[in-house]
Amino acid sequence: MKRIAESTVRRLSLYLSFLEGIERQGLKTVSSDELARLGGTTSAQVRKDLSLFGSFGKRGLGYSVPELSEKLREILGLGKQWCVCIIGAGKIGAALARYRGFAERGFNVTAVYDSDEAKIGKRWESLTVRPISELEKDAAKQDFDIAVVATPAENTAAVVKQVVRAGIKAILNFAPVQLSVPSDVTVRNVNMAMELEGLSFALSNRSE
Amino acid sequence: MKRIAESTVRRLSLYLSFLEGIERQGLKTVSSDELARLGGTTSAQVRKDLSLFGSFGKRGLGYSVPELSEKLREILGLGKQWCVCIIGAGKIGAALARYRGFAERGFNVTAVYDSDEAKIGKRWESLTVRPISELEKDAAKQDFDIAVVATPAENTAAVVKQVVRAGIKAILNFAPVQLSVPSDVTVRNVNMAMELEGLSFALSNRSE
DNA sequence: ATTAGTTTGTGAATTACTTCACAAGCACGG
DNA sequence: CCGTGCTTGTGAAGTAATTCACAAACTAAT
Repeated sequence: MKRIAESTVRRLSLYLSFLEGIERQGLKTVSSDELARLGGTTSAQVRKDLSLFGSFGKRGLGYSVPELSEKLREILGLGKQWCVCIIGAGKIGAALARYRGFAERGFNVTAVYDSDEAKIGKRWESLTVRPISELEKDAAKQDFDIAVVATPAENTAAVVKQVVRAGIKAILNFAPVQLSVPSDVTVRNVNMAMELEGLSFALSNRSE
Repeated sequence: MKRIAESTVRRLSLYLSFLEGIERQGLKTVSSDELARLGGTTSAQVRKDLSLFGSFGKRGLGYSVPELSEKLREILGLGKQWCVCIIGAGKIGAALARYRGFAERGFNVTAVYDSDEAKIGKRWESLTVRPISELEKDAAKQDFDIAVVATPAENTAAVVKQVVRAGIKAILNFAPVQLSVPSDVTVRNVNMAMELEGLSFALSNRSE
């Protein structure tokens, strides 16, 4: 199969969230034009994105909402439950562990790790913070699909090395550093400073 | 000036964070090749990004670390202090309000708003949660540069309307909905679900 | 001074992404 | 069952982003 651009995957994810809203409104079909309007793109873009995976629409009518939702879930791999561990029991880690949105979409946080003695053993909802040194051993028993890394910048490289050694192939990185990982490990970065600086840039360079 | 792509701005922000690390190590100059290695890109990309704004390097030598840092801060608009308000006093809002990284980079959170009666009046560090209905009035006294929107999906459209009416021109949006705003308002979206789904897609489609 | 060794800055080439534009397919009404 | 009105799916065209490749400029050493 052809390589799919990250921007395409982002849009698919967006379309799915729109479809869920449309489904709640009780509508049965939707056109590429309507999805484009919601997503701030063009109908051709929507059709091209979808056509990379098959022909899901009916000409003259549009797309069946439940059918397209189902297809998108399948494409995005949301059919199964994913097992997620959080590394770093700081502010961000805590907020993420409590975030309900994860489980709703099949991302189950089943463990939290930290290297700080003071945090190990603390309970968060149903989870207990465990020492990062146990990660590799735990991963042998319970396959983690995704690691959420929310550690201070200076510890992150070491932590990621352990995550990779534990065989985890997907990382959501909140630390403000660029990770270096083998090519079979996928990384997505969420970097607040970068987003704010993007806004700062926009504000500083308007109307020039 | 030529339009600058969002991807370019992201990279500039990344280069700056690398330069700060390099400066702490005491190095005086850096090559485009080194920056590229850190950022997972190519040296040509680094040079092209910088060349959009001027000629900052010395051939045969590279870039002066403090000089390039300063230029990047200037380009990104980090010379001044930005005034930020957080809208939505939930889990994410709370984590953001407490996040030290903001102030360090000149983004000062000076107010928190919510529409929930139960949350209004609560104190967070030095801030008190205020009713969203006061936002427009407050904005007249104290210009907010950036609004961080961290509200539940269903309230977000209404909240954003008030943000726009208060004259705020930059929004960092954590709500899982697409905002519709006038073209002079810049929006950056941070959407956890979308990032996780990107990882889910990658895990589901490896080696095909 | 001259040479050897680097590294920048940038047109040209390439690759990737988006939009255009239209034939083909389907629903519905008469 | 034929025409009208929509909407999809997709090559072709167009636009944007990235990489190539090399002259120009600088350092340091002899």
